[in-house]
Amino acid sequence: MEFQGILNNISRHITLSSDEVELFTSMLNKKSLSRKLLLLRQDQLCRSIYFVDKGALRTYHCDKSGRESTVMFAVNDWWVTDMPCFISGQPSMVFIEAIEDSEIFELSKANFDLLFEKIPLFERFFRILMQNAYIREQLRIIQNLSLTAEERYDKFMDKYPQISKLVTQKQIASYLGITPEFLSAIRKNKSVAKRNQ
Amino acid sequence: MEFQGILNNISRHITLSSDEVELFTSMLNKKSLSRKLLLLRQDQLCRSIYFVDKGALRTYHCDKSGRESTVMFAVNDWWVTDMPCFISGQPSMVFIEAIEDSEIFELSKANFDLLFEKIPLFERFFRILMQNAYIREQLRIIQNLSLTAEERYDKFMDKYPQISKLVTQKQIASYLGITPEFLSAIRKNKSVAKRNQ
DNA sequence: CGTCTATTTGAATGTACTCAAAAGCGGTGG
DNA sequence: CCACCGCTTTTGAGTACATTCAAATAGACG
Repeated sequence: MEFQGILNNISRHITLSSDEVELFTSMLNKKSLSRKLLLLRQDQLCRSIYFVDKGALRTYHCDKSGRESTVMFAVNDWWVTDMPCFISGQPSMVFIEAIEDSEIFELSKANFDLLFEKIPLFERFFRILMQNAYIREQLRIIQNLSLTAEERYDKFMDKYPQISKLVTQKQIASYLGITPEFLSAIRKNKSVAKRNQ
Repeated sequence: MEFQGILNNISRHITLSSDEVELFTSMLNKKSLSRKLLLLRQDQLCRSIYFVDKGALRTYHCDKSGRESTVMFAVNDWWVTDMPCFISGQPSMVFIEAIEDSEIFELSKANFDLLFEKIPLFERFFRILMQNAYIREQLRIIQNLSLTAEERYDKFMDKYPQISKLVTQKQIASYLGITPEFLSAIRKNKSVAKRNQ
């Protein structure tokens, strides 16, 4: 059924009554995105949070000189938005782009707020979601501060094997904070080292 | 009154009845830390979350070669813990150290869990807390990926003027992910540039 | 098939690090 | 109150990691 993925995601942390399921799903707006479509542009307002049902999205920041930094990849069963902008209403610092044909559910900020009012149990769900997001980001910061580019690449490939098959090297490089050329050099090093072992 | 600071912090997001205040404060354990005392050691278990009432703490990771990376500074009115370890029970990746004589409130993991059971409203409070923490960390990641060391230093001084007066340059450098020597060079550059303008 | 983008390669460059030593600063004990 | 100790900060030389730029090659898509 249509909402199976998202309801399953939610049931990992909270249990809803059928009325609550009804109310929640009525707040969702299903969207189909084709590859390369931009769901959000930098400097625009981000008024929704999204659940990826199928496909994959990428969130990236573009600095003044045009250099991209990938903030996150979101594959199915992930929630994604530009949280700073979604919460505070300031202009977005990121683009959100479909990197595959995708099916997503959109929950508007108004419905997000209403959801907490109508079903306070969702506070728990999003508390856990935010908590996990915070934990992930903090580990990433520690790794960015204490590991070399090559070590970060290894960890990334270990942690997200499915994502690594989906995205280009250029995108991985921008997630790691290095240039595509340097990632290419790292990979070359590895294959030489492997051959000589 | 003893709990004024922490209750004030909580009332920014939720409103408690006097019974709830009573229950909540009964779960807290007040601690006084003298400067340089370690509240948590890396590789140990982190069984509590802390609220800084007075003073200042620093959270830092130590890699295999002994290099420190500061994860966060927590001054008064901040909550701090090693979230990955507090939530999942795995060994800690960080030290938490008092950088001044400090007064803190400790909330144990058991009471943290109990709190949600007894006063579900706290789900909302911590949802917002985690949300803000996530937002902060994500902005930090974007900045670490897209800005030079000097730009990161400027942003840090702008964003946390009170912290910058409290901590050593070495600690700031380890927060920015650079060596103390290089931070010193950046500062020298600045003072030269300023003199010539 | 042609076009566009991703990836690789290499040379030159720049940013940030290491190591060592000197200078500065704060706290503590005599 | 001053002298000393330990730690932080500065300085400088040499080095390493990562970038830039340009060009060639490879792959993907229409």
